[in-house]
Amino acid sequence: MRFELEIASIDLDLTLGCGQTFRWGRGPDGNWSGVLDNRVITLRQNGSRIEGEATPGGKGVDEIVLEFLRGHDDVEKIQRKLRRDPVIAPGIGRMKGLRIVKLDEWECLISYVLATYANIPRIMKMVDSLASNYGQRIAHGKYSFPDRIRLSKATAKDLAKLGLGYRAKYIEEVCKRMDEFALDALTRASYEDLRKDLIELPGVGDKVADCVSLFGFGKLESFPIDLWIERALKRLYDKTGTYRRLRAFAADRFGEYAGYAQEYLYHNERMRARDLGCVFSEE
DNA sequence: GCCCAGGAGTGTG
DNA sequence: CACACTCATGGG
Repeated sequence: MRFELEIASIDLDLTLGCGQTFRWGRGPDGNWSGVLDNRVITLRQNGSRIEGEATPGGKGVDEIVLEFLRGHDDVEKIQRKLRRDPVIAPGIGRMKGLRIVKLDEWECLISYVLATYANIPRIMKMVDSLASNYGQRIAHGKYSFPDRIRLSKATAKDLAKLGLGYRAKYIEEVCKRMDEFALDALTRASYEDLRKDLIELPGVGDKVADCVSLFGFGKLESFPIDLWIERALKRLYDKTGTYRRLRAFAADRFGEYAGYAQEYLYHNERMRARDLGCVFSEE
């Protein structure tokens, strides 16, 4: 079925292609496709309109897509607040189309455990491998991401064969420790409590906990610090040190929308490295 | 072949 | 608490 919706100031290519999500790909026709709620969704942009198709099922595709793309975020307001930071203020307007994405909690947790010390193409391959081996087939070559029950059927040895490396045993263990109530309880926790609980899981440290908080549970104050962010903080703010220290710096500097600031900095730093343009620069 | 990757776990000072 | 080392492997 077809659908369309209106989202102010969104850049679909930027939002889906900047490495927040690992299950969305852009076809040769320029359309993006991925899976939400056990349905294959195809998206394309037409100005401020997002239009697309979805395989049948469930209810309200447009609501599902709107939530996924965080269409309710008031980017104007967010940027107005972040503009108080003089370093990102000059270029922040050009980041307006980059929205944080709202991923499924479980899929996000597993994906970011896999993401440790791997590059994005490889992460996409690993996540896709879990889906095609343990998920439900929806359409030609399209699978849902396996829920906890399905993924629990995989042993660490099975998973290692899929090329997950040392991450295989983490996935097995996370499946074992999470029950249906645990995940549900987390959705009602504050960011600090959520983070503390996530970090108890094997394979989940500071950075993964913050990514899952931000992209999976929608905690916009979360500021994940990976190698790119570390470089950006060093280059733009001359700030270095432990995760703790950098995290405190970001919380103080960016406050309740630190997650958006993080994504801006992340994308900017990567584009800079590829010499594809950079809107935040020293001085 | 080489270097690097949206790090985490463990042990040590 | 802060650092050093190890982990398993593929992508560019």
